[in-house]
Amino acid sequence: MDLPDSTVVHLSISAVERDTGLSKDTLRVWERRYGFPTPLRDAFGERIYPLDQVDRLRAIRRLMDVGHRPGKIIGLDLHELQALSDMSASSGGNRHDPAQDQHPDVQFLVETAKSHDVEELRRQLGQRLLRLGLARFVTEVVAPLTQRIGDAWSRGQMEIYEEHLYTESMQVVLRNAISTIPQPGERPRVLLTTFPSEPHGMGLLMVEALLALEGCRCVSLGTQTPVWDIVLAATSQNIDIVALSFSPVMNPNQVLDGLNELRAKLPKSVEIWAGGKCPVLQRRPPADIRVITELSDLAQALADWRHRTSRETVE
Amino acid sequence: MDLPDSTVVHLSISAVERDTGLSKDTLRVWERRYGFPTPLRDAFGERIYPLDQVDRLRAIRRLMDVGHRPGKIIGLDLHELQALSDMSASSGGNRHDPAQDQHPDVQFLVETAKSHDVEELRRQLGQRLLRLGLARFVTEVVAPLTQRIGDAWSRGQMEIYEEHLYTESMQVVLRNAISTIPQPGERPRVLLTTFPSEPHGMGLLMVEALLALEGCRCVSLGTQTPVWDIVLAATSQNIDIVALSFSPVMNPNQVLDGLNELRAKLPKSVEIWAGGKCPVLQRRPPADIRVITELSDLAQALADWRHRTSRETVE
DNA sequence: TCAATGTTTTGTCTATGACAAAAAGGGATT
DNA sequence: AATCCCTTTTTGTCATAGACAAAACATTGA
Repeated sequence: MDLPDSTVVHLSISAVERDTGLSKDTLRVWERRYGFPTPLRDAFGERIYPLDQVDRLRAIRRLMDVGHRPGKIIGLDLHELQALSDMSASSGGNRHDPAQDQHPDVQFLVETAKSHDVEELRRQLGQRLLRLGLARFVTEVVAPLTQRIGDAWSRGQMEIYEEHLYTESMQVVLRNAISTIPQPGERPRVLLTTFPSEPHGMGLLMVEALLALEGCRCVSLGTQTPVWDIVLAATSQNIDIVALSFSPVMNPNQVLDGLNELRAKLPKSVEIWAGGKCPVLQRRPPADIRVITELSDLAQALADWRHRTSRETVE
Repeated sequence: MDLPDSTVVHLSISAVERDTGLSKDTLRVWERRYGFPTPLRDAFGERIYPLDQVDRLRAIRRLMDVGHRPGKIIGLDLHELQALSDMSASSGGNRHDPAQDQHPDVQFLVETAKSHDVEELRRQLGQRLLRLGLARFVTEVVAPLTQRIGDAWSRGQMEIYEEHLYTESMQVVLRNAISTIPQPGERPRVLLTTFPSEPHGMGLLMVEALLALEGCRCVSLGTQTPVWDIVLAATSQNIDIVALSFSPVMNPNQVLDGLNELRAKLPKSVEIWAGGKCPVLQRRPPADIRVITELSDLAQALADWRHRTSRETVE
């Protein structure tokens, strides 16, 4: 009754691009090559995609982010795609990640997040923050929990809005904690941000918390800063280290292009640290850039920087 | 030396799309139609855009956001574009806005923001928050200041990173303030978020602050929630009002399409409030949706809701 | 001054062809 | 087995050019 057919059960190609992250070019070329999707046409010959095809496209997209190739999975129906999701999550690409077992508590928090009781979630998080202290809270709760949530989402076990609710709650907790850290030291001055196509800011908050605790001066630009503005900010803020965060869903090309462009435009005295669970960073790390896969490596990277810097000052 | 010609002084069409926000289709059709831009071609026949053309494109894009049309301004060089920026900001489209004169203090804060001294800015903001209280701080400082900053940015008087620095600082101050509001009442339950193409979250924070002060229970999803997930969230969170924030740069189509789609999918008992300085909202406001242009209208809207609801309960 | 109507402007869509970069497959060598 | 190199397949993105609807503008009439 309140769902007029023409507007709701069909989406235009640009709506599908927005909802699935597959470019219009890709959508068209798949149709031509693989015979899927098979959108209908509206009165004026433009593609209109039925919702169930969009769901299938989304599932395919998720599997591609985990390493599957479109040609192999594009023929599968929604059920088969889902089955594949479950498989590759438990046994497939992911090798055993100890962080998740060490704290079965994480599982409990995931369920709290899915319970839609925002206040309870926030209470539980705050409690753990107090119990563990900020540093351990970040490495032992926030990081594994965020990864679990992202994982659950990518397997279609979690709605986007549930992920948003979690992110918002955690941000509140983390930002509050960060603002209680006493005014830290002077160096290094670290600029925190992400590239324009990366909207996830949780990684930045985690890193800011850890670095601030270690006495760094953090300047966060939030998410999605164009490369050229990162350069401008680094210069005007007298930055020592530019720290960038990447989530697994980022386009590998954009990661590498952006990092190379940034490296070329930034003075050599400014270091670039790239963190996050982004496959391409591990497989083809660019030269002259420090890749930090695990939060636990952050302290080491900082120690290295301090060592290097003190030596250079002496010389 | 560290700027190899091929990589840095020319950008690919996708890089230009990312940097200017103009779609590839648009870039190609402008070239065909207006004779600008005039990208060179690389060894393989693909467009490569010189940096100065990209700058011009960016300036054109900014002017378009303020209401100019591409055909009229695409022939102008960078100087003329800049001159036009200055004009249209001071006398052109904007009619006299009293809010900006009432508080010349806002001008001082803009300059503080441009000074790149983040700590000083945060100090100044915190001071005003204490002096005015949260409600007045939001309406008399945050709102006009944010508008001024956005305005300055659209005129090219402010770099993106400067805007990011400001936004981040203000967010810290606002979030801190919000978290000190004592646990508010039960109704209405308000869901706060933006559409997927709207990344600005400051409006949400302002509204959250004001509504929380008025005893509403606010649930924020952060920015960029797909329409369908807004519906899911509203249902699972037992929401009375969905409040959406729109900035002036949002595509009018997406605003109206999204609102209509949302209205159709949401139970009629759930109200939709659309706020923000988005031209299309004032010019063609959709039916069944409450448009709130000024923050000062928010209290009235809330009073109306409470009145309406209490009456319905009585009947 | 405002509403209705005609005319431009402008973004997005369509179609198909082409190629480079990434990934996979298949030996041969350590 | 694991590592390297080479060939083949896969896959995303770019190019061209034509078309039209929706938005914006201009003009008319009340």
